[in-house]
Amino acid sequence: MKASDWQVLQTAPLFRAMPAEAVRGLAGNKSECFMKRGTAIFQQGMRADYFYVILEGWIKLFRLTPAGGEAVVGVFHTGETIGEAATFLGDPYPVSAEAATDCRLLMIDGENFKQRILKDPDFGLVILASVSRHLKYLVEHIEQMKVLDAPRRIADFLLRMSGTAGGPYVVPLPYEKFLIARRLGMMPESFSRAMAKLRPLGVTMDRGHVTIADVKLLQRYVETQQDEAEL
Amino acid sequence: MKASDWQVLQTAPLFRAMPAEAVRGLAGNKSECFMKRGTAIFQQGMRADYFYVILEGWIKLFRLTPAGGEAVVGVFHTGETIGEAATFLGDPYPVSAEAATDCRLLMIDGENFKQRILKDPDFGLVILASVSRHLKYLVEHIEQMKVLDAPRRIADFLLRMSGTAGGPYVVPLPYEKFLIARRLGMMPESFSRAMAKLRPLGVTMDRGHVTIADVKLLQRYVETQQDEAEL
DNA sequence: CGCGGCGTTGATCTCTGTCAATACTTGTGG
DNA sequence: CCACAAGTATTGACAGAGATCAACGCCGCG
Repeated sequence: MKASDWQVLQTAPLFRAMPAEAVRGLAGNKSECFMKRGTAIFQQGMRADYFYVILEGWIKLFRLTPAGGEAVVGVFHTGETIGEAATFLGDPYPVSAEAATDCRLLMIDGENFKQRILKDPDFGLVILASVSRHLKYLVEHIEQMKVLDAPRRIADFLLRMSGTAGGPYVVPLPYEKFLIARRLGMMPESFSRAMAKLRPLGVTMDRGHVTIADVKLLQRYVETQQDEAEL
Repeated sequence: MKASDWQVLQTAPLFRAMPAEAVRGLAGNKSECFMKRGTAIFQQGMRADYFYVILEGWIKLFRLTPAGGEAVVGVFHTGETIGEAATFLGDPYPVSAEAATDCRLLMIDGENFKQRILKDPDFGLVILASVSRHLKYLVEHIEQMKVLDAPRRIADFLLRMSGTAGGPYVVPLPYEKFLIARRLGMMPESFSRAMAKLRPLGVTMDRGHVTIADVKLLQRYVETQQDEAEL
């Protein structure tokens, strides 16, 4: 595990609220794994023995439709966790997961994790707090999304991935634009159009990544056209 | 506490995934309280010693803006919990809460609650599972919302509040339409128009409540106009 | 009686989803 | 190596939903 991975864990939505020692504590029953693009991680209906933290790359969650197609349910990336709800609940995975890009995952044994909580209730409390905050964060984030139009939503999304750097930046993305569009809650056509509007702002794109010429410029763009409520 | 209150707790988003005994276990350090419309429940910045389960009525969460106005952040009702994230985290409340209608709350002592988890880690695990499920539920629900248009969103919302009864039903609402609109993620004007469209379906409204003439009819309405995905 | 909030209704505009046509990419087979 | 086919991305035209702006009615209050 790379040093920067601790950084990822520390800022992951699920663990953000945890003190650093507690995050280190996760190390007990984990194992890192690498997956090539297209690899199945788990399948709908399987017993949820593990959950995963994405250290790097993109994962897509999907359900197989009766007709044999696949309906993408969610698209996740670095720092996010998948399968933890099923693991905690003891339910089978309700969806299937597959690597949308080459990726690196932290695989966490659910049973060990539970044991850890039972033996060390303080740890459980910390996790609970963290999940609670994650929930709050999610709700806020989702409400926010409704306020921003498509290009700003993309810009905001890219900025979140770029951290808070100042200059130029390169953001890795899944190859299929369809997946990014899905993640951002819009149709691929809208995504395409919105990207076109961002091009004059120094945002360019090819297969697997987007490059932002000037992060600050984009930030200013996202902030414009806010309505000043209150008075 | 009324018998039906146990029912409320049992079906509350936060506790839905808990076995009945565990829910009963909550009773230890709770106290019921009544609040008149307009009463402040807690204020932004206060130490979060308690969190609350709404047994009946409506609560609005808001932030005071620099200019002195109030920005409504959320609107919650029966079965929902407020303040639990702050309580678990040991942070101060990030928003203020006020009764939007007369209401009845279950006030839960955060410190006791934590102690309970520390003494009985299984309980903690159950709560954790429950929160996780709530989170998953939220995400699904939110995605669903995007699919429904305004009148159907309202209808769906009313139906959820009415339980699964069959005949006519009366749903209590906050007086200010603004708050309901906010809860449903639309502008008051849109809410008004959408309600107009529901009137022919037997939905009428005056100050504090909506009455549904025929629940089943409304259900059918919500289900119409779904696109058949997959193929 | 007149003022101010709030809710409704109407007109218009913007955004995004949908449908359709066109380009691009990738992989296959000649 | 090229031609062609299939899947994917882009671009255009159009329509529908909801936001916004504005006007009006309703009601309570000074």
